[in-house]
Amino acid sequence: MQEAPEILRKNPVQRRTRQTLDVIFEATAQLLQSGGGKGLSTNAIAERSGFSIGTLYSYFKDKTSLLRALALREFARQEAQFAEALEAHRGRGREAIVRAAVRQGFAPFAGRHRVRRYLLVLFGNDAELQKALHDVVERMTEGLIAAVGLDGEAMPPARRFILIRSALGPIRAAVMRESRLVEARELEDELVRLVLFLLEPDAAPARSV
Amino acid sequence: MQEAPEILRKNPVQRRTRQTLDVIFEATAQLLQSGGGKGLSTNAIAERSGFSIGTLYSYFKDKTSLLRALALREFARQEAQFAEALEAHRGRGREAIVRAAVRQGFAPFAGRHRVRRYLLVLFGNDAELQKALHDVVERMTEGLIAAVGLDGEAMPPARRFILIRSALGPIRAAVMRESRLVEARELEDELVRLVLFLLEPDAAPARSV
Amino acid sequence: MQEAPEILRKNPVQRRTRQTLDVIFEATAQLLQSGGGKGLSTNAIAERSGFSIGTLYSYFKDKTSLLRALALREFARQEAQFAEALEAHRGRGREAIVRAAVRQGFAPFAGRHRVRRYLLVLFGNDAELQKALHDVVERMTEGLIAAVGLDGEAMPPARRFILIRSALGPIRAAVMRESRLVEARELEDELVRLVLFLLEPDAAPARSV
Amino acid sequence: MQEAPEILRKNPVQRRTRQTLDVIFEATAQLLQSGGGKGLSTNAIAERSGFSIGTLYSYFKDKTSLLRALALREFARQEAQFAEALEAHRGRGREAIVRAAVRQGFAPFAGRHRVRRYLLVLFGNDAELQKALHDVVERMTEGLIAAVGLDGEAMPPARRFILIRSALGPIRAAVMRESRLVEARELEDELVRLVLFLLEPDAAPARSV
DNA sequence: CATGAATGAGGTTTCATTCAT
DNA sequence: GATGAATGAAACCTCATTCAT
Repeated sequence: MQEAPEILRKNPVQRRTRQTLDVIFEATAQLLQSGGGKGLSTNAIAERSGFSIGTLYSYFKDKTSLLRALALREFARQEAQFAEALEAHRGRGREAIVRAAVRQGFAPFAGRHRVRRYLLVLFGNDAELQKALHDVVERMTEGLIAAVGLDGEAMPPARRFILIRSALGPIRAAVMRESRLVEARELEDELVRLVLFLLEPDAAPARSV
Repeated sequence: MQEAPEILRKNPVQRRTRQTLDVIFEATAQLLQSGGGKGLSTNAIAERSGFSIGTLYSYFKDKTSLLRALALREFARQEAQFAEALEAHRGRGREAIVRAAVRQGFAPFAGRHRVRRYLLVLFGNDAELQKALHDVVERMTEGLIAAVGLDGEAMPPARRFILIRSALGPIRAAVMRESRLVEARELEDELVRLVLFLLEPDAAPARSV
Repeated sequence: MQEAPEILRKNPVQRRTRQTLDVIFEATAQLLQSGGGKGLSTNAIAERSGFSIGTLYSYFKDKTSLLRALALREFARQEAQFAEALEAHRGRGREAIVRAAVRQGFAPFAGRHRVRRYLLVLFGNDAELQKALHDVVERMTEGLIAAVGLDGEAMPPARRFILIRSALGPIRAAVMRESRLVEARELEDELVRLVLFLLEPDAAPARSV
Repeated sequence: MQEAPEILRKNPVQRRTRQTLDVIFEATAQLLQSGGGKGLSTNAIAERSGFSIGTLYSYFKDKTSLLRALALREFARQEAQFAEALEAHRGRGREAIVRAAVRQGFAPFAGRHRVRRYLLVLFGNDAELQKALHDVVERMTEGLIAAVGLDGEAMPPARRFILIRSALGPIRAAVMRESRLVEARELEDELVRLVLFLLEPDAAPARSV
């Protein structure tokens, strides 16, 4: 998924334009990573990127457009890495695949968790971005189900919904640095166990009261 | 958990002061809920609360202090409601207790999710608040473990960590309106099943590679 | 006519507020007079007035509001001066009254013609201000008709419309400094003659083709 | 009157250059007519005209030069149309000629009054343009006097000054939509009567006090 | 020559905070 | 204590102009 054309002022048809965008996005991410939303002014982005403020506004109609484009880009990168991780373990055992997926879930946050956290929340009310995020998670879920050799149609929607999100809860908590007591390795083991459980095809849900 | 005394300019010894704080917090929460961070100025808070901006600054040394105090208050409210839900089901079966806890997890977001989402991000880098949030979740976890009659000490820390967080992932996603396809009831059933699984005392984690 | 309350952020109930407004208006007028629209920035107005930019924005919600208020104020002043001039010549002969009116028409522009020129055109498309200006001219027209002892009802609307406007044409041209060749005194004589002609009650218009 | 050579970067010797200028002027006029000064950027003019911003700057040294050239062009067009109207009624009766002149006075504003109003104000302090405008009106005045068979030399300068300007006042007011009550036809009749009066050769001005 | 990406000074406006009353 | 008018740094964004291609 690339940036939606309507949020850019010029289409990134040329290589140079694409590079310019990369630089701007990188500058924005760096500022978010170091300052966390505070101090993220358009002038600061321009300065950090090495372009003038005018150039920045020739690519994006306003600050929100820039951040939306960055968010979509991060979503796409996450999805690609996830798919890559599954592909790299194609044909292995279910647990190996699940472990790869879980590990990948932790990995991309390593250097950029503040960036994603900021974007995630900034657009919590943005319908279009929420839809995009939802679609990404849906595709990740289907990718995982297919990779372990299950039939996606047979799994109830609620469980599919939970499948990735329940793993994202602890991941998010770890990213938020809620606790340093927990070693990543042990957490990974537990998450693998959890996902394997949720992948069980024959399980019945708890009966509603 | 009460407001930390050092961020207030006067101790809330008097009832009137306490009421004033309540009004200020309520005004802030209303503005966050309706405007979501945009338009949350100290002047707006003062006007909505009915107090002057000067009065507001006699209670809090700056805007951040006010929001920190509000965050701590929301954490405390969340914890109290959770404990209440467990208490109300004391002595019932494990599934009933878990279901009550899960259901409570959905409830508080109903009217205030924008408020909590905003605060969550705003203080994502605030070590003290993160510690407070961690403590709250720890106590909630221990409360749940005790309520179902298990021994908290026997459960490995990683699983304790996951216990609440894995449920919060789907809850958060549902609250964020990522998907309307999933009905709350089916989601609840699945979450109950998930938590019951994680409470199994004899389970062994997946072996690390 | 005072400033419409809805374009001010606070009502000028207090004397101090009224003085502050006077100072701001005066600063704006000075800048218009010396720079003529170019260089009329809100920061420049604030600096010239001696108040901070924030204070300026506590009185007016934006730059346009300030200029609209100034325009209405100038209209009102013009109308008041015109009425005063008529009153001062009450009971004199028709020509004396008309001459006083014409002379007053030239007078107020003496020091401020750039201010009025700028405002006049800036709001050429502003329906509300055009209505206000129209009303002012209507009242001036009726005042003049009454002052010379004629019956306003008996005069056809088109001629009433022309009565003041035909004098405003040369006045405007003089203000615009279209020509220095014309001495004000001779121009005044000609305008008096013109207005006296238009006041003739029994004249028939040229027949339309 | 052509564009003054010194404000153009190249002489419009070639037909293609002339056409390019026409297109640029037309684009500018359209933007003024639809946006009225707001949104009249050089980039917008370039885009609307179909030429690049660089090309635009090869014809005019800056934005002001472009607008000055446009103003001069509009003056010239106005003058030509007026002369044409007089010519078309050559040899008819005085009233017919005056009526044609008055009617022409209304016409050109019909489609372009925003353009002319804007230019009029923008260059209100520009001595050279004011002189040009004055010359245009002077020539129109002399043209009218000659067309009705009078001797221009015999008419006092102040009255000559007033001759066109007094008609322009009501015309301008009507164009500005100050009043919808006045139908153009009745207004025309009154204006014809006014101009005929001012053309009376034997009239004596009101005596100065 | 024509182009249009890039520039950056400068414009409008907001809002956290102070302090005289 | 309470008040709210005043402050001014700093944010977002525009647009006239240049110059490498």
